[in-house]
Amino acid sequence: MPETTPRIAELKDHVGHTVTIRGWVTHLRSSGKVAFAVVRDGTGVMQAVFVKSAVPAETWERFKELTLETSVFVTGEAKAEPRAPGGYEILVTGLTIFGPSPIDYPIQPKEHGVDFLLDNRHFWLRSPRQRAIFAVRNEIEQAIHDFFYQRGFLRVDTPILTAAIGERSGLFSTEYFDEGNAYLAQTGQLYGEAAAAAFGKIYTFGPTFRAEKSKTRRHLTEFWMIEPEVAWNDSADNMRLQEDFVSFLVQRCLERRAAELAELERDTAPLERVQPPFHRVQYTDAVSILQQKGSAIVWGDDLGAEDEALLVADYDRPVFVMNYPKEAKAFYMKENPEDPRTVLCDDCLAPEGYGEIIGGSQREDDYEKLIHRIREEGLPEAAYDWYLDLRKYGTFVHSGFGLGLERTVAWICGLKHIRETSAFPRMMSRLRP
RNA sequence: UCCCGGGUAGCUCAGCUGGUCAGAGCGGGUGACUGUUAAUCACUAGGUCGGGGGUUCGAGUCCCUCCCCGGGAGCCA
Repeated sequence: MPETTPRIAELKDHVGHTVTIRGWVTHLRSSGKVAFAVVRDGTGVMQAVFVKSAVPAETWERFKELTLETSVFVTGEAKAEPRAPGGYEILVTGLTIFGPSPIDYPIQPKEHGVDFLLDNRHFWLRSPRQRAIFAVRNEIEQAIHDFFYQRGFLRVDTPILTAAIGERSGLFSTEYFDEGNAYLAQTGQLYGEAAAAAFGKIYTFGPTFRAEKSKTRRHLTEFWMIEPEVAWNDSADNMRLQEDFVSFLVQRCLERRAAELAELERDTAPLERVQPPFHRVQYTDAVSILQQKGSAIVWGDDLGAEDEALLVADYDRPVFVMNYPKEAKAFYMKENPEDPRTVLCDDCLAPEGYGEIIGGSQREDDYEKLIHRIREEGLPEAAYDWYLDLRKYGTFVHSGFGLGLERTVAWICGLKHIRETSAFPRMMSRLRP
């Protein structure tokens, strides 16, 4: 029988055969004449069993050199064993230490504080919980591409270095040759609109940056956003696309990542209910509802975090809040013909207190109204010349939205804080590792 | 930026109205143990109590100040 080097998840196909597993030691136990090392390789864990009377003296001695996170090659016969973590173990005949790990490896199999874990994020990623989160994140990313590919969208990658354009909130800037300052993109949307006029249905998927001094469980300074933009979709079409999209992502995780959601102890019942149609509430009605519930909100205010929670509490699936006052929203949103105080937009609020995961709108397609809004906001008109051209040369009805990837991952995984959804999260006071 | 909470051993924390209050568990070291599951048991090493200043006979403990972290608000995805 030839020796093989399966990954741990494949061990079930090698029972009774001699294999070599390559991985990292996560747990060590010994009791005189039998010793155990649990080994992880990213696909799972398995137990290496050392029996003093059955291994060469040299191998028995080498076991004592093992420490947490030593990288090893362990060779022996694979067998199914219900007592073993992962369900399989190897009766060791050979042990090679590839990379020793000093005894002060910081992460122990016990509770740690968040600050300490984030300082050691490069090691924290090795834990089973983190692996589960990133498997779900990966599933969502793949599902995003599948969803849009199936519907004939083109993915367009928009620039990260931009001149000042986009949202109002904080910008990261850097010197850019003789062109003055460049800013890290806060959104790809405006470029997405140009692409939609060229290709019809497009989406962007990339990192975005916000220099907001936010210290909450829902904010990162660097996050990934999915932004579809569709020619000839009005605001109602836009919301239908959103509910189909969000439901697709959730159902896909339920189908293919049940094991990881179980590892995360996620109650999947609320996720099962995420099916179209989502509830729709006009902003103006939402204000009345909230006032009846005792909120101090007045017409014109944006919904606060408490207001969002109050509103969502009545529903068992995501909620659209539609058509906000113009002043509360960005300049590019289309004026609502039925109530010009408002714009044709929607926020999609996730259930269970996860808050806004999508902001979407129909875009202003009238040249005069758009330039009026740009002036009203005091934005640098010259920077928007090409954007205005989209209305000047063959303007078109179009709409789109932005879905925050990390917020979506946090919601689907049931995480308390968004920081765990990013391998190396960037926050106000965290730039390393 | 504002409002709360916190900073004591490598890690997680306990230390009451100021007076053996320098403590525990885990981790480390040494030893025991032939099926462990964050193994167990015995012994053991390990600390400018976030920094600075003040009150006091005496300060982890009270006061001032600065720094750092967490939670929330605002802003947003």
